[in-house]
Amino acid sequence: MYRTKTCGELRLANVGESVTLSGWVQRTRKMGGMTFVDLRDRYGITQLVFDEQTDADQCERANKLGREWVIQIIGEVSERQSKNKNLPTGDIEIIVRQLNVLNESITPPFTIEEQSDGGDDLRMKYRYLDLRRPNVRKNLELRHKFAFEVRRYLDEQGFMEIETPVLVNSTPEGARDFVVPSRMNPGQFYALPQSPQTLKQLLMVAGMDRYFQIVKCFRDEDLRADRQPEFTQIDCEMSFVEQEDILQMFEGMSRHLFKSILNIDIPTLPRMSWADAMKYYGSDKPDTRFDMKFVELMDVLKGTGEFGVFNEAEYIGGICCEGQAVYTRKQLDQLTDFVRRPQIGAKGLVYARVGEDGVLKSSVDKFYSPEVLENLKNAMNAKPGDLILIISGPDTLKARKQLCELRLEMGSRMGLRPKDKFSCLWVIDFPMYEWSDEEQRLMAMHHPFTSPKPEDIPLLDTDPASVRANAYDMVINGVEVGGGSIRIHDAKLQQKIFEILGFTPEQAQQKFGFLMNAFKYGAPPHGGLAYGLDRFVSLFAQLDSIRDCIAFPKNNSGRDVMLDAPGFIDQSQLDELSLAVNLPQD
RNA sequence: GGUGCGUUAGUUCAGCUUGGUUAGAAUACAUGCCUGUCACGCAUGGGGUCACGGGUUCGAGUCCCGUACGCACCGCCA
Repeated sequence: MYRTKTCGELRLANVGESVTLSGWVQRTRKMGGMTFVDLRDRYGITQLVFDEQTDADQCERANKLGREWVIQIIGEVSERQSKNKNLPTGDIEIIVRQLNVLNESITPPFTIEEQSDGGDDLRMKYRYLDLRRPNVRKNLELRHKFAFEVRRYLDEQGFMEIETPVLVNSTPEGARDFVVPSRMNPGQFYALPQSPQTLKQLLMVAGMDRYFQIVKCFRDEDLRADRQPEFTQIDCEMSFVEQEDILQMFEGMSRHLFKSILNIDIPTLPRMSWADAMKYYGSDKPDTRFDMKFVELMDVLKGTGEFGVFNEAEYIGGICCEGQAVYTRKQLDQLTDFVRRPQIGAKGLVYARVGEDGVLKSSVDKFYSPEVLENLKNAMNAKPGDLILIISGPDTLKARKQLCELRLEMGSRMGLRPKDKFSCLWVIDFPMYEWSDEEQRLMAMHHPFTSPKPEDIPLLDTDPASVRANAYDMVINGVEVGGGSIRIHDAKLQQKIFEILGFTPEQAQQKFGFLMNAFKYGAPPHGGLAYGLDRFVSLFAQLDSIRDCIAFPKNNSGRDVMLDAPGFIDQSQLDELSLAVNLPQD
């Protein structure tokens, strides 16, 4: 038997027991006549002692142990003379009687401790060593618990987990597909699903009523800290439901997850229309951990003074940063540089400090009368000591995005975005469509299967861009953790939506005929949503990147540096697949 | 496709602003000492293609250009 106990479970109550432990050598401390060894496994660390109570040759071998050697020991649990309060097992130690080396280890390339000295790149190359570190392991444990509680809740609500195929068809719209060549069908390709969207709708047609799946999805797009080419969704669909039913069901799931995993009681989720989210936060995923809402200043500042920039603006908006009038000129210049970075792209930043005397001092004082400045102060509801920051521009959407970035930056600087505080909400009433400059056509904002609000259906013919959808996102701390919609279940309406998106009836039939045909056989009203499991878990674990809760993530370039994937394949494999590789010459 | 930052010992970094003797620190590693350590301590030692290529210069880790790789972001991600 390799072990009778783990390295994390022995306590004072076990003193006197004879135990067998196995694990990795975390560290050895040689004191001359005695040697301490920290033995580590998934469950914790237990201190081993080799001293005069141990045979001399065993002590000799203990002195030769290196980091990460795998050993087994037999010994007695003993109360420590000097206890370690930082360790759950710190009251006891094992007086070793026998040491067996199960496997030696070469010196690891970085230290395997709570705080590693290894950089990200190196840790990913040796991820199997990185995963031995307790804080990385804890993220995977949390992820397991999270998925487990999702299944527990949904099972209790009558949901069935059903697997859908991973080899499916390429679809127009949406992200680039990963494709897989078919050997038995030369020249043809499967695609990996971007989500099981249409399949789960077919399960509703099939009468499954309540479906879910914790499922890998694939999108061949550039990566980010919160985006991997393969990621995990909690994919859900329900029949005979309206939007309200879905919001209630999944607000309940979130409440269950917060309670069971973090022991946090979350309040009823506020609901914000997409239009309000854009107006007050400049984003469809507002971080509501702090207020600092946008105030529109067109009435106050456009045409009321000689400042040309404002007079030509389509949008002027400001935020009020409480108590930040102490910002120096240098700090304000820094902020100006921040918003002028190409990624944000503002032309400039106007600021105004409210003095302790209540008088506004701004960078545009000379253009405006004291009355206008007083109006500005009142509009912003600014108090003495506050700092007002104003962004303007010729494009409302862009200016709002810039102000959004500035708001988040100020929120971070003011310490208003702590990771252990959670603010959840629903964003609802998304538009059906958004205009694509690149493709010069309307694109589905959510996806083409989303139903329009019934009262907006007449607008489909007259003003499709103003049609609102039965679509909703769950947002936590400025992160879109999930989203969904009530789907179209009527073949004719689905056909019309495809037309508006620019599909000919033939194209629609070719790409989505299977769905529209299914709808002709009695499709129930249905809807659902999908959560990004990686993002949700990252929030719970307070991580900077979803990579930290994925066992073997891809790097920035979509590579697995441990496997060195992707890689080239043999000519014989290419031949078998009827493929020729055509690399660019340079 | 684009922007920014980075690449120096096994590892994490300093050195670059202002080019000039033998490129440093910490940690890890090795050896020795040490009987209550737990970030043990002390002593000694080994360890460098300064990412790669080109340029400027009497002279480049340091300045310039390019390439590769890494990270963050923009575009993209229904």
